[in-house]
Amino acid sequence: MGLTKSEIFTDQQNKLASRFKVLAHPARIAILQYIINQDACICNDLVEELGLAQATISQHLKELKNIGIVQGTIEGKSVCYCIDEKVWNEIQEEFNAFFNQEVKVTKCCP
Amino acid sequence: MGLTKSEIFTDQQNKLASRFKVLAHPARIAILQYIINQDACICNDLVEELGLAQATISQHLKELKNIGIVQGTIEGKSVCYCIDEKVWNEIQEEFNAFFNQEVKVTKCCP
DNA sequence: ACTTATTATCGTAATATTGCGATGTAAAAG
DNA sequence: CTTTTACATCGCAATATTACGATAATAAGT
Repeated sequence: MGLTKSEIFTDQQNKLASRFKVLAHPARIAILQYIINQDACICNDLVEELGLAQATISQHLKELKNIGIVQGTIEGKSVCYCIDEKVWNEIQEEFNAFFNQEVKVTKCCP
Repeated sequence: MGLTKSEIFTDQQNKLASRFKVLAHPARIAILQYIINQDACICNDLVEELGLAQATISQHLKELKNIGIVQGTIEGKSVCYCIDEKVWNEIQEEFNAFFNQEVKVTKCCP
């Protein structure tokens, strides 16, 4: 037990859920918002901006990079992070496709 | 450790993340899709439709009810579940408000 | 070469989530 | 009143996530 039974769900359901999961942490929301607000890219500033340890920030960035929503470019001894606009828009569209399913009004819910 | 440091984030960030978290499981995605596809409400069918135990389905439904996206109405000895269209739309708008932030093209990300 | 700065990764402790059997509850059926 | 049906809740085991100190890796500065 304690293990999500991915095999009983469709690929689409698993993929959608895993993308929601990446956004399901306030630190990762905060990281994305910070990157967006600064017009240039970021690196260690996140450690100072949020009150989390460097290892923790690095771990969150790794998850964001895993789904491609964030990109990291090496610039000398630091790494510059930015939003991948293409992936950003793709994810928004994927979420909207889910939410745009017709919700019918039913008898039992007033 | 192991505890999310909610106090260092804004209410908006925590709220948004917690809503993403509810959708971050394929069983809950599947439950929502099933309720939407059947034009009437549901109850125990979910246990047969998905291959999960009754206790597990009940737990997932509880989380969906907690954010108000799903409503349960007692109908005799069973409970009829449906989508709360108002909350459904609110959450979609909340997500879009997040995604509609302007993503600027930056120097370090080609 | 040595030191410093920046980030990634490893290992680990604390906490959370997932899943399910067992049990409790309430309404319908007999 | 007893049994059955449909759900909810409790308690637990397995697994996942979060956070961080320690350490490694790489590049810049001295």
